[in-house]
Amino acid sequence: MVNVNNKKIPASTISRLFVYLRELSELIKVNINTISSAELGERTNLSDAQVRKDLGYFGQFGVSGSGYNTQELKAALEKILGRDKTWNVAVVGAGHLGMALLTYPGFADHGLNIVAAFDSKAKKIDRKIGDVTISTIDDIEKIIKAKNISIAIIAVPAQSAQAVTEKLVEAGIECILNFAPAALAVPENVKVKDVDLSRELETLSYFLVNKKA
Amino acid sequence: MVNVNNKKIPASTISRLFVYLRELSELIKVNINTISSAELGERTNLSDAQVRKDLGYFGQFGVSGSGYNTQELKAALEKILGRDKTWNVAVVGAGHLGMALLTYPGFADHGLNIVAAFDSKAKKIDRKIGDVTISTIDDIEKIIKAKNISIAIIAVPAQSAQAVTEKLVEAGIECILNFAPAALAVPENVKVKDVDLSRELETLSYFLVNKKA
DNA sequence: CAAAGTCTGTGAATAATGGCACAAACAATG
DNA sequence: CATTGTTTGTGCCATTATTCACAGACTTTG
Repeated sequence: MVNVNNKKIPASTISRLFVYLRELSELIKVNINTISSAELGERTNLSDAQVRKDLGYFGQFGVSGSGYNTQELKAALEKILGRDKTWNVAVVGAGHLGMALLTYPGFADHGLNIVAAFDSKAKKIDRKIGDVTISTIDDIEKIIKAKNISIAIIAVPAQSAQAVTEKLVEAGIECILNFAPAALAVPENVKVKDVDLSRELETLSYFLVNKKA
Repeated sequence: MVNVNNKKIPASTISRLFVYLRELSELIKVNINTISSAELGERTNLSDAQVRKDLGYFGQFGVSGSGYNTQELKAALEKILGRDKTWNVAVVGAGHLGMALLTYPGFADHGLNIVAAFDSKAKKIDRKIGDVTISTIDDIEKIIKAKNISIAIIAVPAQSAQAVTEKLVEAGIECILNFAPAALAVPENVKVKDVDLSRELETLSYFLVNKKA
């Protein structure tokens, strides 16, 4: 849950706004100018009520009897979500996952620029991936500060994740996306979002285990 | 939420059980035989009450006054979660993300064996990544059935995700881990778990937008 | 321009989840 | 073996999130 001008807003609402935003971009591409909450919900696998309630936290954007103007709603969401801003991102760990993130085409469109990569293995250092050159982990603090990086992605093995986290925190990072299957200890001003791929798959497999034959 | 013998169990509980399981393995490695809910919570960034409540859905595993036996609890969780079983997994899309998943070392330890990979680009077909040879997407149904695959990972661009999904469903797949930023339409017997990397990062960045300076 | 139809915005109801707090169970100690 | 200290298991409560449902606003149509 997040505080915005004295209102409590569910974090899941914020997350869904990005989904609406993406869908609105698609709609605009195909020249659809108006959409109802019901249809926007349909296209995002959400209920119409959910769509309206989520938007309702931030104001009134719709027109009774016709729905939402796609361009206007998109503009409003971009403002709410701060999509006029861009962020510099660092990837720590240049294994397969780190490499995939470095070359993932989806980030740039969303104001997320990967501008640095770090690894501990001497063999990888100074290799260039796209526009980014891999640096040694010892330079984290220096480079994070020099390049004004505000988000870090941890893609190192679990056993080195805490040590990396501490370096990042020391460098002033306050947002971490963590792919390592480890519970990171951080000061409370630092926000960590865990993405645990094995766990996602395992949780999914539990569905198979538990299904009646 | 999941139904287990007439009880409603939060999906998040199931997901956390895998975290406890992983931590218990670590504890056993360093010869710790007993652990309290408080300490297990500490090590997994969860509250003691949460740990006890999660376990409580499935029975009584602890001993008042001392805590849980790590070996016994691990065995119990493995049974609950069906970790005696193994699952065959297919990756659809052999771009950078698909490649990262194909070579991710964490899955095999968890009973998740990637046994097939698919791509639409002729250039990639017949390439061998580890033990897996990339096949054409047209062979999805044939190979899924032949190799007894029960979980599919979608790592293709958003615009082809729905088409791939339909092929998978037709082939009998009931569990999908979806990395494409698209809302997949599936029959209700099919379980989809979305992992939306851009969205995770964006949601994280919102924390920066909204933070008081 | 009236009547019928559509769709929003939102309070109120419901559902889901997590935390509290304490009795009961067991352990440890001398 | 009684006393003190720990820790579990769980009913109850608080909080959060989602859905319902409908009045009111707007559109469309003839």
